[in-house]
Amino acid sequence: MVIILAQISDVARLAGVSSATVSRVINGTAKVSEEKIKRVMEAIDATGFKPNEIARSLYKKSSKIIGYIVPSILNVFLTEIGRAIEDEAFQNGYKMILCNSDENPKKEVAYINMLTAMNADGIIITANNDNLDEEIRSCPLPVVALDKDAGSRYTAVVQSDNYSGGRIATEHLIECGCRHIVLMRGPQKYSSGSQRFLGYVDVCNEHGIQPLFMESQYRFDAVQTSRELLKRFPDVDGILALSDMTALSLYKVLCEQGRKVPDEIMIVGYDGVELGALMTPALTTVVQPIEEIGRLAAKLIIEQVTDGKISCRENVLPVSLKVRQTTRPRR
Amino acid sequence: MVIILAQISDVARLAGVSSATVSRVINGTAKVSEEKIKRVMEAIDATGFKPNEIARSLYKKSSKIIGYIVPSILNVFLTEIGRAIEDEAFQNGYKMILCNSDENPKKEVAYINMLTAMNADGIIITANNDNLDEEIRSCPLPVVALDKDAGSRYTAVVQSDNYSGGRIATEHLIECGCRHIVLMRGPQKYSSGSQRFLGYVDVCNEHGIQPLFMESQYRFDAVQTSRELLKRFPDVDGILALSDMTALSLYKVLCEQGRKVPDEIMIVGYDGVELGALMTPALTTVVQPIEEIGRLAAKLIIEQVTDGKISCRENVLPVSLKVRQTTRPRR
DNA sequence: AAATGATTTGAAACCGGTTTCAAGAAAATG
DNA sequence: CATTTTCTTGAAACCGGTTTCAAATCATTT
Repeated sequence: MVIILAQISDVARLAGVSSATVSRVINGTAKVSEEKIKRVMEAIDATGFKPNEIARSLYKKSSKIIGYIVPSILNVFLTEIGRAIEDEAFQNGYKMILCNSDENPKKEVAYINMLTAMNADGIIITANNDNLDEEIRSCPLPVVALDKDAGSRYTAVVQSDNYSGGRIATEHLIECGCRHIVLMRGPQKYSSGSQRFLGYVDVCNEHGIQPLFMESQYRFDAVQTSRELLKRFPDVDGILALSDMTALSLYKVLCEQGRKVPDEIMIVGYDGVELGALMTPALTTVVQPIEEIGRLAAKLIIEQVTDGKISCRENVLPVSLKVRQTTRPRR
Repeated sequence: MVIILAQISDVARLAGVSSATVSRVINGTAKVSEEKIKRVMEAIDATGFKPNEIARSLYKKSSKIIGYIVPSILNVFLTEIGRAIEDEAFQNGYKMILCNSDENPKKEVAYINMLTAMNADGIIITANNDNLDEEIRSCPLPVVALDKDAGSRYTAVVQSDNYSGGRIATEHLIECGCRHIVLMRGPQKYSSGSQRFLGYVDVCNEHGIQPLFMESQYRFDAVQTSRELLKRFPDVDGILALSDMTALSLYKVLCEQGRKVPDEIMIVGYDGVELGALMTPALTTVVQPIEEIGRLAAKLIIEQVTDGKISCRENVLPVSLKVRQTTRPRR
């Protein structure tokens, strides 16, 4: 059975008015007599008419949709931000659609084009590759980048204070008594890892400690990287993982190898994802203001659409340290 | 700076042809002379023209988009399915957009309407509330439900064998020597928990064991529910959690209370999410064929769109047990 | 009662593509 | 060379709404 949707002309015919009048009733864009309003309303009920958003947005050039493009929907940090975006969007009469680019530049471009073509009102993106510049420059929609340094190609940028994050995590490990601290760069090349790295290096130098680090390229080779880390740095007594997921895998490996956390080795994660509190032992981590990041990104898009300008192009939000059970002052 | 996109008429003017010809070149819908093809291609390059999908789909009534509506994008099981859907969709020239209904019926309806209105080609939904029947019945798109029993309102249904899942998990716990097994229903009301419950109950009865269970309504009260569980069933020696996330929280509580896993209490999770392998100890769990579920759901939509019919309306995929470290035969 | 001003209304244009249809050009046939 | 057939092409209609604009209706003033 094929269901045929009622159109505005059906409603108009049934109510004995023109489709212009029906449109005016639906949108409240002009005065219509009481009597006709009633007849139109009845006709809408009778036909179950729902305006075709495609047709509508073709003229209006707005679909009340914000697109959020992420390299992976499996990344909980990013989906938690997504939830915040969605919330803020919905409160303002917008919808959010989440697009998974799968770390694939082609898909990224496909989704940017799709959103442009469907008259979305804006795009929030955690871009992982920089070859996207051209696409973004030629994109007529406002584009807000997360976790990126400001570039002229974006309408605005929202990120948290990655340098401070690197610093406070390292300071904490040192205060706890660690002297051989290794930075484990997470799999996320899209995060502003270099700033965190800088924070880490600076603090190490201030304390006369040798900065050490490892890099893991892909999401689930964190386990392998962790093993290598232990081999390469057998004296390690503190590890700063640049994502909570990395920290989780790392912890697994430490357990396997019989290293005690936090007694022998301490771990600090990064992101402040819900998962960190749920894991055992609960993860000490640098928490990013996830809710604020998402809401602000959405607000910036909405601002740009409604006011035609943006209050602040570069937004850096503060991070904080949540001490839980993977670190503890050493006596 | 406002970027104005080139339109088909701009390309046509530049190439000295009609817009009909440009359209034919882009879509390959009719023969055009070599020379004009060349001129049109050059004009497209010069203007950077990209067809407006909105205008296009207004006529075509297809946007090559599959919508996937989930109650929460924080649920990794659902996002893992999403990744599979996306993959299958993309291979067939479709895109997937993920919508977060936030367990909110209003948002669910809003997204169904949005997808309908944007001429999406189909919807895959893990509906959590049944009041949606009317919306789905009146939806002209194919709608595939995940984790739902077949209902006439859906074009098709894809789920895994929940009854068997309940059975094999319970059988495994019994084989390991458990006699006081508690079923902990996960927070997901959208999962076909009742079938799993039935499998659990049947196996218990077959072995002369008293079926026991607890229910936790919301996502993050699993910790609280777990505490209550231990209070209410102090003799418990095996727990079947109906999601891997629940199992994670549960494990945390067991640790807090000094209960040894798997020596004193064993845990079996459900879903087979990547996280389960990463946690410490690695989680024994009933794995659903996540990849297949997602791909099949996408295939069904595409089938319906291209062939106008569907090969199989009710699809039940097999589950399997992955034994890891939270269970172990008791001597 | 006529003239003026304020409201309500529908016809038509518009958004930006795709497709139909019929005309014009080129090729094939008698 | 005339006629038929085939191919290429652009004008116009179409998708389903919104908005403009001018006509029609109504109320108000002289």
